[in-house]
Amino acid sequence: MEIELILKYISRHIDLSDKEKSILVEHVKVRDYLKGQFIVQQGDVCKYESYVISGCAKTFFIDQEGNEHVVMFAIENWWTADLGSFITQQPADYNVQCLEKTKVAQFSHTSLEQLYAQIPKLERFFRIIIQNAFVASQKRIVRNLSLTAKERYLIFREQYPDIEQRVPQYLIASYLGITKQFLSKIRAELIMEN
Amino acid sequence: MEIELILKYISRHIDLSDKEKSILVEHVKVRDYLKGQFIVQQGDVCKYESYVISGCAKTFFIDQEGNEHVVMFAIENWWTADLGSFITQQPADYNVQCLEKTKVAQFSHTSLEQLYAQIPKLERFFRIIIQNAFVASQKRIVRNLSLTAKERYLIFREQYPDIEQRVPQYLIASYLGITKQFLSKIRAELIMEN
DNA sequence: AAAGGAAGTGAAACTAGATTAACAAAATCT
DNA sequence: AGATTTTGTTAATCTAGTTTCACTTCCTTT
Repeated sequence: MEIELILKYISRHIDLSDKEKSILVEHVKVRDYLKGQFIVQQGDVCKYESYVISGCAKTFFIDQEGNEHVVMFAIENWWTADLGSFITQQPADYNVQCLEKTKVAQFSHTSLEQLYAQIPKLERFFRIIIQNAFVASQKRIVRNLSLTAKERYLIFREQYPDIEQRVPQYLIASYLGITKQFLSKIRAELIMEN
Repeated sequence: MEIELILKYISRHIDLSDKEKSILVEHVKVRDYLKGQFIVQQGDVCKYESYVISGCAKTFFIDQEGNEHVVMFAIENWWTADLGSFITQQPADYNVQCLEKTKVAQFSHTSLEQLYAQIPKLERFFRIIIQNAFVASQKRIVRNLSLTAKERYLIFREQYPDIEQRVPQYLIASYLGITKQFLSKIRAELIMEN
């Protein structure tokens, strides 16, 4: 069933015995969300790290002026949470909202600490996952500082073609740090250019 | 001596036995750099994760147009490396250059893998360190997307007052993603305002 | 102390991207 | 199928931040 997926995914990075797999499974909750539902809400403590089995979600926040900013998307095989809130168990800065019917596998904070104690290899697993996320995050900062909106859009399209198909344009604009009008202009230019 | 510092720092997050401490010490190299020297050079493989014992370094890269972009600073008790390069052992995208005479404790890639094998708790340590770095990186993205240059400068000043003192303004401007002229203008405005 | 480079300031002209507003096209609902 | 809401487009005006260039101040180094 669905749980197999996450075990397989974890096994890409570390080896798990059958015993360990069953311990893990005991601590995971699979949960379904409808389109529009929130996995995390700004102000609440982020209770889970969620692994997306199917569907799609956006992480965003609302700034002082009431504008929405998309921080990241998550699709199949990605993790999503307000990690800062999850780690510290303080109120979340971000919202995570489903853009489609979405199925996730969730680890609570206490479950995860117990899992770390029982399966120390999981520390390695999450270290690797987060290391990669950090490197990607740094690259994004660099791109935001050194590239134009058009260049960033082209890279996004190339890097996440699947996300581009599934997500409305104005959310992609927000992720890129531009307005939907400007993205629309960029797209019109790109069509002209060839 | 200096090595004590890093052991103390690690002990803030995990408990190390004397045995483990001595294993660790065997794998660390302390190295001194002069002002201007490079810890990592764009194009080379990043051989070490470096923990700054004293001094200060900048991580930066040169874009297509030849402009320098500061990605981050590192002072006492910070880690520095091109983590992407270090993990994959592929050529580095970034340079790490000392802004002062700088003393670091370095872990090579193979040393670190051996340490992970011998002291599994270190996986936990680095997971926590990188988790925090990732959260900070995400926050920086969010600030870059939602705040003006002036707001970002004020936050930077508050968050890293020590760095602001030690580092030339034009590097801070670069870190903030603006020109030195514009930072100068912001500073003039701030002085006017009170 | 003089000289030369590195860092910081100021001002004018410019541009990437924002804002506003009006409209068009899809998607969703009844 | 028609109505309503959600997305996407176009265009005019505006602004935060850039660019260029000239000038100043501050470090170094001799």
